[in-house]
Amino acid sequence: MFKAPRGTRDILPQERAYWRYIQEKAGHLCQLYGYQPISTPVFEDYQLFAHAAPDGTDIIKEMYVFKDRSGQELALTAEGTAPICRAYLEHGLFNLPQPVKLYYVTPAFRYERPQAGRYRQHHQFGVETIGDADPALDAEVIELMHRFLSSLGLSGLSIEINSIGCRQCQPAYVEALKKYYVDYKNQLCPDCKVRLARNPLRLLDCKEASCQEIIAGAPKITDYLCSECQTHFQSVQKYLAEMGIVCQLNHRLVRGLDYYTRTVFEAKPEGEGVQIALVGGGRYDNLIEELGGKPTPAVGFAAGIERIIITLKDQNIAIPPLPEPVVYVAYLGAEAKLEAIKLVSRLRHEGIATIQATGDKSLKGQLRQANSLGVKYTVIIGEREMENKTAVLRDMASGEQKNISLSEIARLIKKR
RNA sequence: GUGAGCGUAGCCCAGUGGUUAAGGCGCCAGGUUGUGGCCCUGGAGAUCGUGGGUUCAAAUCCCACCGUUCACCCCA
Repeated sequence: MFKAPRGTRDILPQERAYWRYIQEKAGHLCQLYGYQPISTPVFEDYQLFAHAAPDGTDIIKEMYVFKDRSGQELALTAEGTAPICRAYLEHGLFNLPQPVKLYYVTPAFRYERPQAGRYRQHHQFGVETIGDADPALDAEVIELMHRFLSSLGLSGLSIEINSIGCRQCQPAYVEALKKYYVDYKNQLCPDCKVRLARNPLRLLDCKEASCQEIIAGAPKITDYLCSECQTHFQSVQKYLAEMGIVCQLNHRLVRGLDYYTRTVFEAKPEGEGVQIALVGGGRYDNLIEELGGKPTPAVGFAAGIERIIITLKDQNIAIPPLPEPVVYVAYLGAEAKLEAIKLVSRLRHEGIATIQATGDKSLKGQLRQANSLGVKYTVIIGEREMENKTAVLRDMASGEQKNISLSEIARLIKKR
């Protein structure tokens, strides 16, 4: 038997109700904030993602890379931002009034080892606002994220924020960090030894107990920001305070994608357990230039839909159920079946969600099915009704039923 | 890539060496000659993840593989 590939999952109707809920909230809010929908292909030129996340980054190692029949090297979408930037450049969206505000829902693929909230195919809802460096946009995006999560009914979320500087000031900090760490080189966990050499910022992120004390004494990036970055970050925080958004400053928040500059942020659910980020984002003022465009500032976030669903379930948040059919049409005998088929067709034409009985179940069996489908009405057509062109209309909640002419049924149901 | 736990029907699961592998949910049918939900009865549905080994005898013990879950790593 075939199975869905490792790390992928089928989304069955019951689960799909969560998706509908989330997508409706997301779409509504984006409209409210002036963000427009965009979709990009599931696969892109491999180099697009390679640009977005240079060498050592795990995201590169985890990409699904393949060659098509012409030999072109492609990759399944690994994250949402780079394709949006590509589309921004390709379609000359820089000619529109700036900033351009976009949102998307996309699958993302990473060859990882699956575990709770981590899949090889997951889905992201993301927003990007491109073409303006105003810190008000950082704040707007964070507020949008906050409103999105709380509109879903989630509670107890914490938003963490930090600034990781820009090309001017970050290198000085990295040097200071390295210098500080040299003294502790022998006490570091194996992972951190690698980090020190390859990606020092990530040292701050280590969860190893033995490294915690070292991290606590490490220099803070916010002390090394250039005056522009300093001002920018202060403005972001000021604007957020004005909006009433509570954020925690986390000096250790650095984030994985290399394209981030200045503001970075994450939203996490409460609880001691695993602190998986539901949403992560930040400013990326260099990415578009690195992809071949003019220097173009931008800021955005990506929310993990599967992780949000997990949290909705954890918090026992009731979501609207999928809509149920309204009418079930049962029949007795071959002649009645013909009449039933005609009626079902007519009801559907009238916009009434209808299920047609099939096979040769007993009336009892048909009503059982009608019941489990949750319909409001069952129409029964039998030999007796055939004689005078009527049908029985049964109200499933009350059990009341009456004989009505076949031609009247649609009108009667619509009336109620 | 590293470590740990778990694999018995569609789902939840009992069963730790010995007769036809138990139960619940769900499904199907019957309990009215044309009537659902509750109840009752019956039925279908399992090569006990796969392969190998130990044993007179394996779902049960051992090994390998596969799958899955969780953690690390990384990230949404």
